[in-house]
Amino acid sequence: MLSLTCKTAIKAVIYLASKHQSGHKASIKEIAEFIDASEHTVGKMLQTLVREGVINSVKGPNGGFYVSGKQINQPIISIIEAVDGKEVFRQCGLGFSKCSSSHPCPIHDDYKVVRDLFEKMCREKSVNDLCEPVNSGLAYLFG
Amino acid sequence: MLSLTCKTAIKAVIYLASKHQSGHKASIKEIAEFIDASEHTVGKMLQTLVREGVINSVKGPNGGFYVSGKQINQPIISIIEAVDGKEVFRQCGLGFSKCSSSHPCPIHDDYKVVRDLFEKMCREKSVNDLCEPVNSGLAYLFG
DNA sequence: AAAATAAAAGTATTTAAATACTTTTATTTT
DNA sequence: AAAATAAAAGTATTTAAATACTTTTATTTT
Repeated sequence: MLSLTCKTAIKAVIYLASKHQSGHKASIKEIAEFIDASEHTVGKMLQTLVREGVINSVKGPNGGFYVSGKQINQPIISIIEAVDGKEVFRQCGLGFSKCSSSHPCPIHDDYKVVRDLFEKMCREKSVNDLCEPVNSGLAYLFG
Repeated sequence: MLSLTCKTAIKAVIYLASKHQSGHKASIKEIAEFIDASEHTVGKMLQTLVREGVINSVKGPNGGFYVSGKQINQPIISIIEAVDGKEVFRQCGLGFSKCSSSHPCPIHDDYKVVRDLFEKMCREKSVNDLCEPVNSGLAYLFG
């Protein structure tokens, strides 16, 4: 459902959230290394997130990326919408470009339940919700 | 979650199921046209399905593809496993190559619910279950 | 037996996502 | 002011999935 870039974005933002308390700004290289992703992908993707207001950045020496107190409480759906767009949660399970209740694919009703459950989770989980288990060693950002 | 080839496979098998009663064998071209997909993709994919025993084929004049009475009652998960493999239902929501309850990603538990719901649907819905609404004009194979 | 038809198999190309690389711009440090 | 650092932006290449093309094999019809 989510592109690889989007999954990388979620991990990166959670990483930044884990540094929020310390006030530390993380570089592209540092983030990429920690989440085991390509620097180039991470760099390009972080720019998109900054542009969409999901995270912040500072150029120059001691520059880097960080999240504000408000941003740490945003739901992860804002990351998803910034990278993959809003249509992620309206995609047809069988690849139709137009699938609706008036012209449905054969699994439309069943798939809608799955998709809506996923969307609900993405709306309800904040960056901080996912960051806490990482900070306490119960979840990881690589594997 | 499913590759485009896999979604095409599901539509193609449902199409063949819709022809089951008439005993009609469908050609690659006919199937591709009806589900609005590339002949080449459909041709290659149908071979895989035949090889995996999901559908049957006959070469030569009056040849084509068809499903047996037994195959029409198989769950669509057999199509999915033939094309995308069994690991479709074990993929990590954040792209980890190894994500488990002992080394989970931050959304592991929540995503597992979504993934398991999707798998459950794929195990319970048979080809025939999805074919019936298509035959009665309540669902479509293109759009 | 030969011709026609159509799947099966093999090989090649395109496409879009992911990744790579270079230059510009902004900021801090000296 | 100059140098160093690092993000921002622009451009290019690679990769894997999807699609395209050709040849072989199997089957039916004549």
